Amino acid sequence: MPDLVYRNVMHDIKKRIRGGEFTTKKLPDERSLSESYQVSRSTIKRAMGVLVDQGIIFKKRGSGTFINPLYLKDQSAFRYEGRNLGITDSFQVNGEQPQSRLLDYRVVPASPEIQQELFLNDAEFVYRIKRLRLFDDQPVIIETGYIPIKILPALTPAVVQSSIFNYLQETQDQSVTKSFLSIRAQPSSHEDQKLLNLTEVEPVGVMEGIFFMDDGTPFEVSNMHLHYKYLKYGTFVNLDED
Amino acid sequence: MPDLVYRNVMHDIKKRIRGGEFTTKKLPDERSLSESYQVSRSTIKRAMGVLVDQGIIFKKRGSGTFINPLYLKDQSAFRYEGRNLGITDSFQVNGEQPQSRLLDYRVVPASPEIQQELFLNDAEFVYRIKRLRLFDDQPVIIETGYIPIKILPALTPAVVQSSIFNYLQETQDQSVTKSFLSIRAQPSSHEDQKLLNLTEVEPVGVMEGIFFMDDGTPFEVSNMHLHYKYLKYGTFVNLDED
DNA sequence: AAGTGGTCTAGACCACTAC
DNA sequence: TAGTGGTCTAGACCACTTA
Repeated sequence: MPDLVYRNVMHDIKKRIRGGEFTTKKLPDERSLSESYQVSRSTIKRAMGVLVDQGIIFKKRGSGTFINPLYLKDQSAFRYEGRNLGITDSFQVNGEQPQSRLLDYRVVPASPEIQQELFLNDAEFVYRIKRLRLFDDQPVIIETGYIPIKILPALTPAVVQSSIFNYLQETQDQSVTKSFLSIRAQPSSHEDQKLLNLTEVEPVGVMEGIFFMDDGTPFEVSNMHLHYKYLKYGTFVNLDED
Repeated sequence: MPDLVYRNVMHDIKKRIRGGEFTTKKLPDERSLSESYQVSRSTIKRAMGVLVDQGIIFKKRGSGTFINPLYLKDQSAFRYEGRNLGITDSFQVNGEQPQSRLLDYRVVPASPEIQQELFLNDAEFVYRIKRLRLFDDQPVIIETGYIPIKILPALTPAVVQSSIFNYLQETQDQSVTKSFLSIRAQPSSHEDQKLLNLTEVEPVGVMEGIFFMDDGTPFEVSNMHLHYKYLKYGTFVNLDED
């Protein structure tokens, strides 16, 4: 990442908060920070804005800026467990890379629904990639992904076994940072039970996602069935600005 | 809401996008918009930034700003179904107000966990409010909420039956726009099955939330068991700025 | 080379809170 | 009344894309 000023300020303030520097839970006012960091007040505001979005601080007009007490108590809650879930391919649990077993790999015509979601024409084809992901030798996710062949014409099963997102990054210098996600739950099917070692009263979490490249092109539609014990989506929700 | 310039611009651009005005999927450049709206370029950037956060447009440095094709195809995906779920109390489904059946209402000492989450001391008390929420006479959610008595010392069962958030708004001019949410799934318990009319293979969604007032004070901890057919959390995820 | 978005600045003025 | 965050401006300069 480039060396942006507001980013540096943001990280520094975060570090100072974690270091327990502001025992009153109150941050210095924006004009002082502007002075001490030798940057404009706008830049301070931008840095602070990121921390507000992350739920780490609260601003109160007229009184000042305050640290979310929970951030000091339990920083793990701020880790956005859901974030890693967003990018299925760069999944990590406790820093461990998942294994992947390829269940199916084929090229098929895009169904009307997939056409709409990936913005394809009638005659276009997609890879249909079905994988079982395992952590610690435990099967955790059944994932079915659809990717337009025109985006990755040279995709191979070998690449699919490792990381499609890395491959995209390397071959096209594009990353995937945006997605729509929806999450729900349902009883497990026979296939779910068999692949994920579930009993019939144990459910699966269903995550469906559309992933976009930096330029807005839809890159992949993905449907995931997760072992319910591994589904945990956590997020900070801010209803301002709506 | 006040009549902020960037907000007006944001809404106007959104309206123009929905109206199909930009058939090329490309928006005018920022300097032109600045000119035509007679506002500064910074204000345009701010308005556009909101739309980027909502997943409605994508910016591409050097080329321009483009509409997310999915926004035109399927605006419902952009509705953040999860948003309403965030504020359990102002829940709506198809614009319908939920009914609420009070299952339990008492004042108890805050457990260590609740103390931590609501930032309370050892000797403090909380309301423990257990409600069953129904839509269309269908039981949908079992909710157990914990609220510090010191925040709402005059709370009554009558208020609880209607809307606690409205009550907070009226009595203290505070709203609740921020929360931590976590979502998971699990098999239904006997109580779940009985109250939500589930069979034993049907699961519940579990949403846990900590809700904050505008000034950052934790207001409520809530644990919800949702009928799995009504759990659908959708959101736009942007992994920039991390 | 021209066009477009990104970053950053310096400062004016407003709105709210606390005293 | 003093202090604090919010909004908005006008403009400089940079980085990237496209031709």
